[in-house]
Amino acid sequence: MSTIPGQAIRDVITEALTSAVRALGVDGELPDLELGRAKGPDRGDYASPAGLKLAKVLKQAPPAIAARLAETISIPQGAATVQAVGGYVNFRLTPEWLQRLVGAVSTKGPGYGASSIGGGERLQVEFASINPTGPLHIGHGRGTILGDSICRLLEFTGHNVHREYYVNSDNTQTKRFGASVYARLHGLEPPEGGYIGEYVTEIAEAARRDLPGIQNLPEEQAEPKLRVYAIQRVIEMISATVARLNIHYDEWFWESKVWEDGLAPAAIERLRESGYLKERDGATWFGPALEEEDGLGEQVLSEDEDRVVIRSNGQPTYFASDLGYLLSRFEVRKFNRVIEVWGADHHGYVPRMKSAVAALGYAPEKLVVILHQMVNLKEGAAGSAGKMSKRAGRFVTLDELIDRVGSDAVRYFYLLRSPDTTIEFDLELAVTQGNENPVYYAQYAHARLVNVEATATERHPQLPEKADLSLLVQPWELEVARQLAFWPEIAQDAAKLLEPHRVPYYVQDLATAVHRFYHAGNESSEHRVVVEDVNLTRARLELCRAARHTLKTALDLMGVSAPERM
RNA sequence: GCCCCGCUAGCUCAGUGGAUAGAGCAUCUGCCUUCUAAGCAGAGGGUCAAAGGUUCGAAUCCUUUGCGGGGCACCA
Repeated sequence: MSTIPGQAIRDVITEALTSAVRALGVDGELPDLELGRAKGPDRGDYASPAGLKLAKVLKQAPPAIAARLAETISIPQGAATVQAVGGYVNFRLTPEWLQRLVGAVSTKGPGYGASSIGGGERLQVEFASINPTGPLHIGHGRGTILGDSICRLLEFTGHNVHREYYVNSDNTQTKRFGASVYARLHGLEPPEGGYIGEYVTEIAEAARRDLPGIQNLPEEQAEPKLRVYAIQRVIEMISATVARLNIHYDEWFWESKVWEDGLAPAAIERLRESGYLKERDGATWFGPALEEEDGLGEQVLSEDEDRVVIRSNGQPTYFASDLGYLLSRFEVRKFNRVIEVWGADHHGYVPRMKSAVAALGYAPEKLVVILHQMVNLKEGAAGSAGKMSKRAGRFVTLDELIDRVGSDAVRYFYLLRSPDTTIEFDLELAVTQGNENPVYYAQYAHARLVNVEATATERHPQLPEKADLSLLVQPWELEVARQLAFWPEIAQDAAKLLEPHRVPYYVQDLATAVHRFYHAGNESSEHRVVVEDVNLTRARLELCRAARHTLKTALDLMGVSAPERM
């Protein structure tokens, strides 16, 4: 078929509809024709309220317009039939086209739905850059999995993605962490506000071994060394934990680097020259000083309060590091855009960062911030309800969750929810629901297909080379093909909107179609994949392959495995 | 006080301004001698938090209110 498997059929139909509208004599800008999936089976597969949309322009009744469009339109390759109903134009994918699609998808193999719409754009995605002061807990799992899945979607749609973890190493929290390790090294309790977990003591003991003489140094000299050492240990832990979830960073970028390389001072200097910095109360502040004159006022003004860059004691704030980090990303490494995944508790920081990007001379849209809501521990879980706290030792670790329910179920669990919803987490419930996690439904569909394909080639060692796909006529067979048709647009929408949760919902639909298709063979043996007729078997085998590849592709985008047997 | 997110079936949640609002789980009823029953078929279940507004058309956009969560540092 000449339709490229990567191109969404929705886009093909939209183009045809647009041409038809032009043919009716509408010039100038068109209203959005809102072609989308039709709701009921009676309405076909896609529908557009084009008649309603054009009523004003054409000064005709919507049904009349829809009828003329249906008559005029020409769908490439007979992919769909067209019907006007009221002011709507409905489209139904034809069996012939669906049959050809099955062949194309099967031939293409894994990767059906991939596209190059990203044009190779160089992107950095920074996610889950948690203070490296302890193990990841279940709250961190959300941003981690969300960030990685966004990366997978972006890669699938033709972007050049760099996964990065920003390692805080010079801020207040990590200094407290260093001081806590120092205290443990000397058999003392951590200072007020320090870290009390057992891992702190273990790290201190390891440091005694790996850093000879460290215990003889005064705290001012020992703490920075211990801090770097401890952060490295924690990063090893974090790296191992996320690896269990199939997540691998390209780079662990240390905050200290922006000072070693002079990027933070350079950024501060640039802001000072442009007049965005001012001195007050002995500190240096970032603020919208020149908003009237430089045209960036709108962006810079988006933050209406001044923020401290250098404290009155001469110590820079984390914001100073972030300024240098922005230079590293946009100027030194020249990423075209940077996507950040943050918990909603940082949402107030967004305007400040956008302002900083603008003040440094870059378009604020280059910085995209994805916020996700919190994960709260449910009452009674882990001893106490509410927000988790590393310092207070009140949390369930991500490792424990993975131990209890497995990586696939964890990823699926988080990915099912839109980032906008708060998760009330109940570990016991998560464990008991582990077995009924919808991920197994999808994986089972995949395993079944693998199994039946093996059976087919076993029973019929000499199947025809080529499949006669016109034999795929049963409604449950065509329904699988129909679901396959939707995949490219699902993947593209999820990538464009940076919304991975669209993928598991699609997977659910595809798996349902697969199970029904399979089950038809249980109802009546003539509907099995493996039948006496080798040509029929061959055609159904082709459908199995197409569905299996697509299931695997979609599961891959979620970082979930596609087992061959269950 | 200001800012952000949420409120949709018993529960957990989907739902780019379009037609009759969906899924999973739970409940109830059926279906395994056969390619995997971690499956399939069917049933019940709704004031889309509330009130106004915009629109030919609103769960969706705007305003107000209520409830829940998260922010508003010389913490990150």
